[in-house]
Amino acid sequence: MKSRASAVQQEIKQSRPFANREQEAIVALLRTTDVLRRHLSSVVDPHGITLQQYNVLRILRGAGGALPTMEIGERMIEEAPGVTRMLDRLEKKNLVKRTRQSTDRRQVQCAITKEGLRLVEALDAPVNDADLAALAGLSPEQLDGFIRSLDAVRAACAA
Amino acid sequence: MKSRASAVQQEIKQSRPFANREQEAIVALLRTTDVLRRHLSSVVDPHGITLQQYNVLRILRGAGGALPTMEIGERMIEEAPGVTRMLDRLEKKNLVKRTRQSTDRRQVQCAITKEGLRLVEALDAPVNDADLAALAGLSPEQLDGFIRSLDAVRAACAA
DNA sequence: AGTGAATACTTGACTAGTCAACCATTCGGT
DNA sequence: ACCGAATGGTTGACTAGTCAAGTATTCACT
Repeated sequence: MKSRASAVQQEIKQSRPFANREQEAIVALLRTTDVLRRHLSSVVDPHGITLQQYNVLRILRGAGGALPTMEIGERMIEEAPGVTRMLDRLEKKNLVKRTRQSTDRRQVQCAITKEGLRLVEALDAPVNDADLAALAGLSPEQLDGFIRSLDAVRAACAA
Repeated sequence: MKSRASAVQQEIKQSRPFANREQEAIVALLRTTDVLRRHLSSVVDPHGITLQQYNVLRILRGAGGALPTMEIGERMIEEAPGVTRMLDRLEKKNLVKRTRQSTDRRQVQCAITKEGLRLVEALDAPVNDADLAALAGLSPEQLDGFIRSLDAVRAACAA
């Protein structure tokens, strides 16, 4: 066991082993998310939408109503400029509608359209299937531990 | 416990709870990597280099010698065009040197320069510190389980 | 009421990643 | 030796994310 190269190390074909277990975990985390993103994209892309666009639409649906641009940015952990341009693209596809609010004319209220809603709903099942498939290798206990670990990493990075 | 909203759910302020534990794990994974990437970028960026550029330099150092463009792409899990342009930028900064090989004139051999090597070495300690900090909240056993889980997810997505 | 700071975006310029199309070189089979 | 296919890369066009700078509106305070 000790002598066998780890899964990640084989994948990156690095000659020297990892200096420590933490470094290995970081590389594994970055690579895994890369692979997962591709996995999910392959489900969403055929519907004429990108994974990020799907993500925004799901946020808007989950919000239950309109959200200002910056609020969307906070939920996506993304700066405002990126959100503005995402919304530009979504509006061009008629999946989102933007209106300036009269109470505070600085804000732009963003809402998902019926067409957008229909699209997200059509993707619910296939995306959930893909989620399940990605985690099929983990037992319920492993899954719990996994989520806890991720929470801990997020907390540590934020600190 | 059952009644309290999960960490991720609070963060995204979604009104409805996750349909299942797997969905929660997927969102947690995507968000965690996002946060981690920012965390690491903040260490690397001040040295005038991006996280991806650092990644390429580390691959080249780890290889011990020159690598053809496509080989770099495989280790980064990235398509060739992106790699070509990355190398363009790195070459402009004199951190990488490219030469066409005489044995197979289609290939472009890429090697890290002395300047590049010096830069990566200067980043070794701070990056390792950041890695350790990000995972400081996990016990050694948790860390092992975490890596195993990531390996399993990667395997499932590849399948 | 009036000015200066804060808020909510928007725009420009750049890094990065993807797909499709393209060129050059090499390989395989006859 | 030669022609078609495969390999290795580059270029163009697009999505996406970041920072810096700009605009419009609102707030806070005298």
